[in-house]
Amino acid sequence: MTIVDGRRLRGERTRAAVLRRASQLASVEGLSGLSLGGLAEATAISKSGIASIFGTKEQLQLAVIADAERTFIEAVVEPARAATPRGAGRVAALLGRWLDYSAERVFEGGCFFAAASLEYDSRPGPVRDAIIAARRRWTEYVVASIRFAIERGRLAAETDAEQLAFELQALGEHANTSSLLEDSAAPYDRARRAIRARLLAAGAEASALELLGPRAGV
Amino acid sequence: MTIVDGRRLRGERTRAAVLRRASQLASVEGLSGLSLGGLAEATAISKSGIASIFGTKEQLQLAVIADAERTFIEAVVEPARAATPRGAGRVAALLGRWLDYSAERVFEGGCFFAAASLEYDSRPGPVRDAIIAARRRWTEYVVASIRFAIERGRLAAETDAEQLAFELQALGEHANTSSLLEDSAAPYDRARRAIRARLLAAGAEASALELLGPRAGV
DNA sequence: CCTACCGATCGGTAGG
DNA sequence: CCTACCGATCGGTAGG
Repeated sequence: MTIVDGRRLRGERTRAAVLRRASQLASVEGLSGLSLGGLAEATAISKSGIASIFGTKEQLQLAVIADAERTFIEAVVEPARAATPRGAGRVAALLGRWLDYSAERVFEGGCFFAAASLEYDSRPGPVRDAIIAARRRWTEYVVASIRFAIERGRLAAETDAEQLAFELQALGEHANTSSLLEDSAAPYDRARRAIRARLLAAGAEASALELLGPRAGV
Repeated sequence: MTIVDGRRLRGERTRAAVLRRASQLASVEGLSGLSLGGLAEATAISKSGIASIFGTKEQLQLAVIADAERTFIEAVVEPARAATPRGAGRVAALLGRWLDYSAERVFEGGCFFAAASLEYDSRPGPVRDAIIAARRRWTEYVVASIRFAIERGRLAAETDAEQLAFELQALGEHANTSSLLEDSAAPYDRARRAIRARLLAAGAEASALELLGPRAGV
């Protein structure tokens, strides 16, 4: 039943282009700051054109979250997977890529999910639920990577995988916030240094930490 | 030239009451989500009444930020100062009070400044500047407390005070986010455990960590 | 995808 | 502090 014609193809391309602009806009102005009119102006499509593609504003927000997750996976998860086999090195690569994703401003306003999380943490509804689900997928992936490294003896057997993931993610997200507010790359060095120390304390070998990124001076 | 009459007094009480509601609303709906009309409804004061008290929306936002900082200092800094003299114990008390301030939902939507920081990190202007300034005052206070502990030999001489403050604050803020999104108090236990380990690694004595709060199980 | 339009709400002001 | 009002923008729909 697949319809393959010009209209359908054009429609999907338009939708993808609008979503790309929308996720960038949302990372700066917030997901609730998105407006059909504002997005129309940013894409040179009429406001009702936007509405006809996505339906309601909430459906637009949900589409933007799904699109942002695709962008995140492409920028962080896939490169880390491609760069190194599972183990302590994969954990380091995931965090290293996360820091680069934030530092490179893949989203103009910094990590999309950090912003969206704080924006919707107290506003119940489908938007909050979608943000939570995306966060959990990322956290679970990091936890699973840590667990695998423990099983293979690349991290100490007594390591609490969820605790370690919590601490590593805390450092990354705080680097994101501090960098944006202080307009500085120094927080990424701080985060890298702390993550390195934490993984070494958890029994990782120094050679496994290469993909975390450059060691800060001192 | 101080005018002390009924009008002035009533005006200040009204202003204080409106700000209290406004900072609560802003912690949930965001600082940009504040509206003169919405705040009017929440306070049973007319919209133009709100406008006459604060002038513009931006001036309202700046007043809310200043009020939120007063609330923060009252909830976190003053109790920590009152509870323990300067030193490693003060550092532990500051972080312990910060976690309690977040966990107790002093602001309905969790830490006001965590939310406001991510909301305005990419939107230049006076609001962003005010948030940055408030954050810096807090960070500088924590850094100064750490430095004092180092000078008095309560933390290791080689401790990097700014690095340590960065790591401790990262853990607190991540606990705030995780708790709000997962609707759980468990992240505060994780943060406390990590902060305790980090301060011990920096040379703090276990007895100085009492005011950090209860040790998590295990 | 468009034009044209809806009622509601936005920030803000006049005038008291 | 109020009522009354302004133009602009909001999300959304009718009809094509």
